Amino acid sequence: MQTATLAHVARLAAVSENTVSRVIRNKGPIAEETRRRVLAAIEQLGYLPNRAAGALASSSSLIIGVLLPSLSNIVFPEVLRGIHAGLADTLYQPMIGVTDYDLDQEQRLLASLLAWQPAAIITTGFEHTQASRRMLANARVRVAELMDIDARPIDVAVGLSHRSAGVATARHLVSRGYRRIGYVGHDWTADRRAALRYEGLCQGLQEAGLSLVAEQRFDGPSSTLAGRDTLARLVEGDASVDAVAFSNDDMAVGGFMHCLAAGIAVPGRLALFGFNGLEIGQVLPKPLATIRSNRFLIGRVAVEKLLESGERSAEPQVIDTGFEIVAGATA
Amino acid sequence: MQTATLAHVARLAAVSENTVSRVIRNKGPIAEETRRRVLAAIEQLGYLPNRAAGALASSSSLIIGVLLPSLSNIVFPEVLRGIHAGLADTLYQPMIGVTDYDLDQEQRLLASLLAWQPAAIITTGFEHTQASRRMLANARVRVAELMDIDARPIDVAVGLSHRSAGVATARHLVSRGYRRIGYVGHDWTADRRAALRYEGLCQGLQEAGLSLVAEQRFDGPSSTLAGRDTLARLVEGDASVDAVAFSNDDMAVGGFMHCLAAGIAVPGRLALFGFNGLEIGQVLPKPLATIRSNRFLIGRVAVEKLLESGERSAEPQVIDTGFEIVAGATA
DNA sequence: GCGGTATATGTTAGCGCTGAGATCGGAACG
DNA sequence: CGTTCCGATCTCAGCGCTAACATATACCGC
Repeated sequence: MQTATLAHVARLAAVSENTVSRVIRNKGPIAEETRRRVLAAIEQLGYLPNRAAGALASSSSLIIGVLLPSLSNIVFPEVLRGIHAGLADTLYQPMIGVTDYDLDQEQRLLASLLAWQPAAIITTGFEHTQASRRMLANARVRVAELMDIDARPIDVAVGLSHRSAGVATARHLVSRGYRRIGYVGHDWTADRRAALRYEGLCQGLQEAGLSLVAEQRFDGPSSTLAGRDTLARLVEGDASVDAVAFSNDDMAVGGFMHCLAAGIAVPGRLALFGFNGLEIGQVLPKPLATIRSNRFLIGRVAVEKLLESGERSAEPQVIDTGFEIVAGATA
Repeated sequence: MQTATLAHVARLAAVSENTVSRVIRNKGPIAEETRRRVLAAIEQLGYLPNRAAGALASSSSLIIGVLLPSLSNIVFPEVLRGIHAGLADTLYQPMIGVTDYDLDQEQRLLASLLAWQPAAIITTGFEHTQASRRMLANARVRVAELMDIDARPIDVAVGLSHRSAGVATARHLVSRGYRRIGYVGHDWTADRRAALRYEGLCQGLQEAGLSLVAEQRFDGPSSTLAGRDTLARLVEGDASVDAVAFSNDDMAVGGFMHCLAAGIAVPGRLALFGFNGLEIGQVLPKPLATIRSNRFLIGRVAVEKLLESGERSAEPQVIDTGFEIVAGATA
């Protein structure tokens, strides 16, 4: 019953409230016999601890604040899935906010998450407003910054080097004999990681004495539709390209669809390369060549790391969850 | 600073704590001049209300508990997106739990959400344990049951009739001249809505004096991969089928991929029909024939309805967000 | 048998906020 | 001019829990 409180349980078990509290939180020494009595009383009353009271009294809650840029991009639900997996079997609950890639929105959401005195905050990337940084510094919560490891984190970073992934893409395509490489991307003013991969790609090509021979960008978020249309624009403009690196798998799958519809042989006439390693890419008639980022793992590892200790360590930590080239059959 | 409290603000603004509280919550009459002074003090101190204290004192919080069966199926992140959209510009925060289609897990998560005294609970479907129902009845929260409207809800149901969607599928295929219709599905012991669509499909065929001529089910959750392989099994067993209704778009897109790879003409030799209206289906070389369910809308409407009033109405309410046939080019 | 050390429990004072009711000036009214 | 009423504010007692400290009992070695 909603209305049973610690006091009720204490009375029924004939102990003090504090003892009940200690049984519940497994804190301090409790006689086996007492514990049994208390647990029985809890059971009998259907007692549910009031977390708000607990949070107030201890000035810390079992909430993990999660700030995601978007839920439309399948990547973030997968990270969230990892977070949930890491939180399973704990008493922590995630409270999530969606920033729409807007740093001011992130700041507002951060403020309202911190109002719950969460145990930790999980956010994305390294870009935050000055005020956000200050809030995170003042609040004594653990902070994880996910996806990216190409900068110095506040507390913990978990992710992969997108720059390296870009370099790896270039090297892979070059090693496969492609020389006239193009790029099809989306608007990355909000998506810094896509920009990092692009930089890595260019760098990798440069190492081989090459550079992009064509590029085409869609002015909006990534999607299969955008990928299809943007590749169409690219090949229309420059037919001499022999391979295309896409900003991610969504775009690449769209590109593949264009090739199918337009009768462009893949990879004979045009090779395609994505990023993320989404399931959909692997179900195409020819599995997409891509790089697998481990989104689920990123979420889970972040949670595990954060729960490991309530205190930040002296030095920021970086955890590289790595990536793997998926050779596929499109490049 | 983290540490500013109502008392600090009150002192600075030279009013009582309660007045500050009323300014913040926009409750009760406040002189313009006082309000200005209080807001200035809040600003100056960077005051953030402690939600835990507020929740404790008012025994109700600005939390909306959200229970989703899964995050792997893109449908639920989209509902969540709708929920977020509905919550934007309010002070409410969603706290989410993932049940993995397990009613006992749902019950556990429900208990831990209710421990926060949420303003409302959003959950999926009509199946809950006895204990879950009791908790929801005792807690005086609003409750929304999403996705489905084919049963009587506890408080509010928002979704579409999956049975009708199944019937509509049958009628559409029949009206297109298909007579030898097969079914490719996934394991629906957990996914009652897929089962309802199936029932509707059979019912619709029966109305036309037909019945399924073949069916094949994958023993696991839906996925493109499962759809591809399961369609392969179906056509292998019975080559006379002229149209296949899939349990959803993921499965149908997989089926399309099989047809591409195996050189089966779509829809000439085999028509395909999905359910959900996912973007990926519309980017195929031939847009998938399917039914658009309005997931985003379901989430948003549910939130709007719940926030409309803090009290349940006497009679349970059902909100039909409808569905539309997407003719596509595969059937 | 005494201090010392554990183990097990009780007592007390809040945590920061809100709700109910009390208070208090001034406008409206007969 | 006294009464009523209303807008604007204050006072005060908790909400249900936890932290810190106090207490009590048992056991130990010397």
